[in-house]
Amino acid sequence: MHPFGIIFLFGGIEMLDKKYDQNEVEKDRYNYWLSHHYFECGDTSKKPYAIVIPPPNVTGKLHLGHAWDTTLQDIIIRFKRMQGYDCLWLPGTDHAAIATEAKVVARLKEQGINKYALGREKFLEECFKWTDEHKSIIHSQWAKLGLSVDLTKERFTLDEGLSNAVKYVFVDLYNKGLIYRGERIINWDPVAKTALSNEEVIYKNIEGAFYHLKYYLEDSDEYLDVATTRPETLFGDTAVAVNPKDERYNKLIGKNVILPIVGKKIPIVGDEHADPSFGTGVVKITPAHDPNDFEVGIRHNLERIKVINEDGTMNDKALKYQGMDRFVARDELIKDLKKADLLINIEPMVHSVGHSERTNAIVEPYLSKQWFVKMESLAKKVLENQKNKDTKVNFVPPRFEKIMNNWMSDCHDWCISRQLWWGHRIPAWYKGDEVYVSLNPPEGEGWMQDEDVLDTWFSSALWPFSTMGWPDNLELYNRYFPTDTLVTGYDIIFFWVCRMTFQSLEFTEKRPFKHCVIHGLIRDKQGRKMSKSLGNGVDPMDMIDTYGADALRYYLTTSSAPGMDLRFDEEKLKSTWNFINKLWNASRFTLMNIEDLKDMQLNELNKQDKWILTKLNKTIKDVTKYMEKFEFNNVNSIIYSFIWNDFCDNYIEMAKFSSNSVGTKSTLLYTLSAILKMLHPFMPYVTDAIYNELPIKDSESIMISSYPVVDKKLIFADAESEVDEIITFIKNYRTVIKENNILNTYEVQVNFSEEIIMKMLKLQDHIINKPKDITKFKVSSKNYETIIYYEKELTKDDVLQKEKRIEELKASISKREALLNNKNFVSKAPKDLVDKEKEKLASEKEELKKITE
RNA sequence: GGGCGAUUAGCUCAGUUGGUUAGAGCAUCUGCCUUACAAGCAGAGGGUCAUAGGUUCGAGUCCUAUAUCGCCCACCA
Repeated sequence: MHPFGIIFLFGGIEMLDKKYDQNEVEKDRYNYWLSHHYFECGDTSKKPYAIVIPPPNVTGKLHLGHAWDTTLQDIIIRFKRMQGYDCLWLPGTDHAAIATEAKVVARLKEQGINKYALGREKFLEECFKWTDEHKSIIHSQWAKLGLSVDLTKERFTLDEGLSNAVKYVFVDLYNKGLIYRGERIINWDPVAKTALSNEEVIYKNIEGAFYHLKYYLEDSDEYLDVATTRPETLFGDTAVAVNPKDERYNKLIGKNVILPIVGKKIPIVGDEHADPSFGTGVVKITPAHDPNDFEVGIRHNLERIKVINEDGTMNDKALKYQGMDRFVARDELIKDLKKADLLINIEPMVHSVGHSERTNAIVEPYLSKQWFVKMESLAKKVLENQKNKDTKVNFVPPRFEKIMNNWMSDCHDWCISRQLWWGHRIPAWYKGDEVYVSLNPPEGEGWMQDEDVLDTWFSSALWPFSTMGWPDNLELYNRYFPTDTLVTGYDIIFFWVCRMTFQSLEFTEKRPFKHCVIHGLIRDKQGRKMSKSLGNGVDPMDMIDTYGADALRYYLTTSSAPGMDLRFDEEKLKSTWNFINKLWNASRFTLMNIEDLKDMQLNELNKQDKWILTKLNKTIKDVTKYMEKFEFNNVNSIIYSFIWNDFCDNYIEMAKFSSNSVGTKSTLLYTLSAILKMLHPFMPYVTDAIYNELPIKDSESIMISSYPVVDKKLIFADAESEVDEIITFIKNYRTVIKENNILNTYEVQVNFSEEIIMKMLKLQDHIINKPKDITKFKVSSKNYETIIYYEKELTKDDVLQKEKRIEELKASISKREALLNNKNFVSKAPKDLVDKEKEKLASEKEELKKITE
């Protein structure tokens, strides 16, 4: 029975189309796999292997970076599945708190609806609606890419089970004293009206200014030149600081200055924070609006005065500027300072200013009450664990471990509360000054739950184990955790990889994954990041429509060394398509010649058959090695040259002369079958389509076939070197014919009777027995020699070329002789290398002798 | 300021523990429709491996500086 219901699509054996058509090949195949449950895990007779997908945000469509990232995982999981593992590739999506909320707010706004007017319940309904829409887009994109995710295990970060895990972790960390609530300066996004973690702030250099203001000394005509980039915060100034070692100012410590415009007295304090070499050496202190000033404020017990509202407007402390946006207020204030002769000058400067990753608003350092995770002990566990080679997370390539370790050894407490509705609501209740933190609401009247939700990374940090039912239902967890491999880009190592690692160590006492495979970012052809504003983005789905998912997958995953960025180049994608077309046609040739093959017989082999089988086994060995090391670019270079050069250019050409032999037929099939299997993880569709046409195969689908293994019985060293030598001769021969413009009328005299050479070069038509007295060209290799006779005047070029070759040989010989006369080389270099050198020297001398005759 | 990466053919990139003629794809040049494939075949040209030192019998590869480009972290009153 044909395992695939669409035999007519591909036709019978001879009807494999002349040209590879990715649309025909890919159509319906994914649904076939799905309906046969090939993607599902659960065979407990096998060893488990698990990968959890980095859950994409439910905010939009997948981009090329996702295609790259998920294809890498699919390659690993398909490879492991074929190697006989019980593979779980767990898919899912992330609610992406702030990002999704921003999108939904924007969509509602288009409809003239305000989030607050709508209310929490209704708003969350809108968010879930949005989520469902985007989940289905993501599903169809996964399908188009051919990803073998186990959809029966799909999770979403807001699922009940995952939400329970989040609550459990929060409560537990709180009880351990590792989560606390405190008033701190946090990064405030005045557009989204929420706190951000440090990682969600993007610093950009913008044109700003250093405003030099006059802070008059109390009861004096003298003033301090205080330089600030944020004059509008002066309403919150509660001191100015100078460095105690700064001799210009240290005698002023303890005195007061008059705050401009406000007229209030504030002290001059001595603090290390003031850098005498920066600006004027005098710095105004605004504890409620600057993290450093906050620290200074603690040291000097200063009052914290907030002057800005949550939406970025000035509050009542800002006198007549109340209600103005902070930047409008800045301009107005500067005008007034100028009028009052309190402005010394404005010094333009470029400085970096934090922007919200999501809303792009300029972040306001803001004093507020938030929840934090205390990082020190958690981070320490990670650093300790990385020292243990049996339990550490192994990064690929290894240098990325440093990124995690650096972040872990210098990280600040993590602000986890977000003033949003979309997310996991913080399990804390308040009544007056009482705080109650628990999985369930407290008994009794008058308790109010915290309005805020948790940072989205708080839930994704638990992803590798919360998705497996932890902490309530441990069936999957016990079998598949810790996971084997995580694949992600280097840009989210500290957003996510670090956090998964410390949460996992803290709660499961295990690493979340054994290997962490890191890839780079996709850039455009000029090396720029792909972005909406540049309009240089490429939709992976368009590329699939044009070149097929197989070509896109293969191109993305084999075109760069691990961890390196990738410049997207459609030309290369095109040449990947050509490669698949080549595979397609080699398969076509094979199928045309093995139609009548009843069983595989690998015992009547000629030397060409033995040669390709030997090369194949070497290829299998190397490909497997690099697959295990996640070095897919190396897999490509091996398999590409094996297919194109060894199999197509050499073996198939030679096999045309023995295509009636069962040995050759069997070799063709055996080799093609192994090729398809090795390529299957990369190009699942086309390999499955061709595999289905094979007359003899070992399973109903290539997806569940077994990965090729080296077969020592099929390694023939003698045949390999013999045919290598034949190929070298053939190549030399063709080069001589080409370079000397020898037309078809030539005649040859040979010293051998190697049949395959005769056939490949069609020598029969040219053979003569007696030497002729016309121009001669000699072609030789180690075992074979031919003299070509051709009626032709030697041109100047021919003579020059010969002379050039003689010069080359002479130079090479003297270099090699010097090397071999070097006693150090002969005694210290490995013996086979020395022997090789001697051999080369001998053959060069031989060639020189022949050529000069 | 701290860290990481890159610099190799016209372009985009590989290059395993150092091994002596540095590879691939694309592009270029020459000749071929040789029935698996012209989206192909057969050939060819093209590189002082960023620079300067060093280690070594031997360096694209290891060490030390320098330059240029890019990224990350911290700071930026």
